[in-house]
Amino acid sequence: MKFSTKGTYGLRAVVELAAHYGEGPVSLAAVAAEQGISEAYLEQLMRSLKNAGIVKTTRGKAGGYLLTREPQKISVLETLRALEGSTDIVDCVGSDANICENACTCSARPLFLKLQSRINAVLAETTIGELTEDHIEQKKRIEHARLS
Amino acid sequence: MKFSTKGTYGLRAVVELAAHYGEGPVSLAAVAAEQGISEAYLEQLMRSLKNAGIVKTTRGKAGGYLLTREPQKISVLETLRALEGSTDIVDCVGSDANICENACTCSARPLFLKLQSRINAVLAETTIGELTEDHIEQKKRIEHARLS
DNA sequence: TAAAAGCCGAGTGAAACGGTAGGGATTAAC
DNA sequence: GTTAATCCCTACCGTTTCACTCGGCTTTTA
Repeated sequence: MKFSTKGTYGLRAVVELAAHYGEGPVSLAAVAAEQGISEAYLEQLMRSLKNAGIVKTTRGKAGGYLLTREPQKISVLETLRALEGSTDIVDCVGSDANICENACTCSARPLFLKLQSRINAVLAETTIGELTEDHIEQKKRIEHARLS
Repeated sequence: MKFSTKGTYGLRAVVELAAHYGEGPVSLAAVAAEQGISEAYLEQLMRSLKNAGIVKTTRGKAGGYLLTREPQKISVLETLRALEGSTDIVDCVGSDANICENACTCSARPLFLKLQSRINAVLAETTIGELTEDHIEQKKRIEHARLS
């Protein structure tokens, strides 16, 4: 029941792009350095995000990655889905509907269905924009504390 | 972000024991057969449950497994923790407090904390007793439908 | 035309998953 | 008091996933 580093790294990378939204492309190297992630690994995650239509790229010198939309219009749910493939806690719940033959007698299924819907609700209602605001706030506070 | 079979199998096994609560010990073979799980594998899960104080055993002929408490007094949270080790979605949340050095600047942490508390709330408030009631209801309905 | 960027597929060591195998200890029934 | 049913325990094993790395390719701008 853990998120993999794909999810957490990828999410942080997207927030990093959001923090620079409107300032032109940000290079992979810059994101990797800022977030402390290996470039080669992050590149794979960016590929997933690009395929999912969350980020876009410009190539060549001074190229890099950009969000395709405003941060407020990108949900955490779609971001995690792009990165982890699915956010379903078990195969037998969710829209992909890979129902096992025991589904109708499985004693745990009602629990998982309830749990899944709660999780999805939080993930769907939270946007990259919100995470970014919190993040910027936090950085300011730390900076302020350091100076005084 | 998946539950492993440890969690789902184990949960189903506990519900099976709950369905026979008060009727004396149920053998491993019986639980395994009823739930369609390999005996040798289920045994491992039972050991985890025993170590966690959720089930107890009697050995020898006519021995087997029993719940240590009424099903209504066993939460799904403690059951899953016993089986999966932890229900934390990332290492940096939860009581085990394995905080990474970037915790205070991590842009995803507020999200994960919120998500974790929602998940724990559902798992803690749901008891094995409730799952068992649902399960027995369901079995009755199916039996009824089959006869008519 | 060269340097800086992204694009892409393949490989890799370690760990976890999902079991299996086989022997040992305990106890109730006969 | 032997036997058979039951739990107890350790070790192993094939497969998959994780978390990366590597090396070469293409595109673009200065």
